[in-house]
Amino acid sequence: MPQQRSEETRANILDAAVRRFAIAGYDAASVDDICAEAGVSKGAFYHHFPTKQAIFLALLDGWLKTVDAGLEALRQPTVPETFVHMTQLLPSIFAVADDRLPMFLEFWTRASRDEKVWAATIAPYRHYREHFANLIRDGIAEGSLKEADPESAAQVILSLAVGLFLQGVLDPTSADWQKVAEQSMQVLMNGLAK
Amino acid sequence: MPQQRSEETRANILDAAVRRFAIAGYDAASVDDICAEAGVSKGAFYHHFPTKQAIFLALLDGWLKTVDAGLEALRQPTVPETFVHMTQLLPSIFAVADDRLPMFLEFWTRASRDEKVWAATIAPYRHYREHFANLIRDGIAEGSLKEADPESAAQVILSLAVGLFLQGVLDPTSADWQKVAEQSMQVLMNGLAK
DNA sequence: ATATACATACCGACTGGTCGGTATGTATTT
DNA sequence: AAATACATACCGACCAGTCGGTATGTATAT
Repeated sequence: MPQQRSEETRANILDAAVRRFAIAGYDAASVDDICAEAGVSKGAFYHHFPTKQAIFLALLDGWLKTVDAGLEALRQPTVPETFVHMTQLLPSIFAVADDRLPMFLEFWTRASRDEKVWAATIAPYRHYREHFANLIRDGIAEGSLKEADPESAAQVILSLAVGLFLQGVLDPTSADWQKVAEQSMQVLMNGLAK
Repeated sequence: MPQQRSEETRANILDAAVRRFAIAGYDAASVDDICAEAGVSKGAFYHHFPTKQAIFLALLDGWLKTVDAGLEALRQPTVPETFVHMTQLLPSIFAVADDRLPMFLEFWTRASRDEKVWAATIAPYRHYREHFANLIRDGIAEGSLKEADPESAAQVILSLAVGLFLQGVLDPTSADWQKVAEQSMQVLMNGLAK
């Protein structure tokens, strides 16, 4: 039976951590900062999380699950339509995440150096790739896509998604990213369609 | 009349900085570390570079110029061929850069938070986009590509490139990236071709 | 040629401050 | 009363940048 106050505190710390990490970055966001932002003492922080890294991983985990859930619920009549429709997730992702987007750069950066973070980042990522590959297999089966290596094709789509995302984060004003994403996907589907 | 020893020292420091930044990241790589790796005193470091950030920017600058130079020298008979050929830059980039790849993640991460780094990162990046857009305009003119918005198409290609690069950095063993890059570009060109 | 004067390159101890984490105490809940 | 939740005070490590001083080169004057 978890106590209510405790859960609130924990949630406050997580929220504060997201904000601080997004603004200052992982290293520059000190535990003291996060505590101050959460209106909580250091003791509370270390009561809920064993290390600073732990809270980082907790955030990463939570977000990947969100994305995963979003991807399931948008099947369209045909596979190409499903992929194009997928791009409409983008603005909602941007809207919800907004200024916390730089966190994902942070995730990736740390993933390249930290085994634990790497595992937590890459595993679900490969999972997305499988998800895409399966969709493509369906598309070939239903006759809307031409014969092609599903794994490679999935890789292409994932690369495009990652690239769009990264650019959107770094240079949000230089294009209408929703539009670019939709067009990109259409070009890709054009290249893959029968 | 610059002294020779001085230039060697400066180069040593730059080399050491690349290595340390790549392995440990910008924040974790201390100036002392870099000096130790370069076999040089802290005094020497601050004789050559005013701040830690300055050396970071110097590295960024140097690398962007390298990429720029590489992109110019690979025109092929037709524009689609040029783009596909371009993917062959990838293994050479990977080979040369090797373990210093995480540095670019570092660049991007810091770009999202640091005005100076942002400017230094984004400006050449937009320049690449223009370069691609011009190529596409040529392709439309020569009749190998269908009528399409060159800016958007360039954006798509850039996104794909960025996405491939990022994945290659994070998960180098999970695919043959040279192959994936080439196939990706072919699918794209397929979607854009007349 | 060689001594003097100056400039550049470099050294390493030191400083003021920050940070992650801990130890120990108090309040709140059960 | 016992466990859980939180607060405060503190520790040792570390870090970017400074500074007084030295070594090595170069230009000029004799």
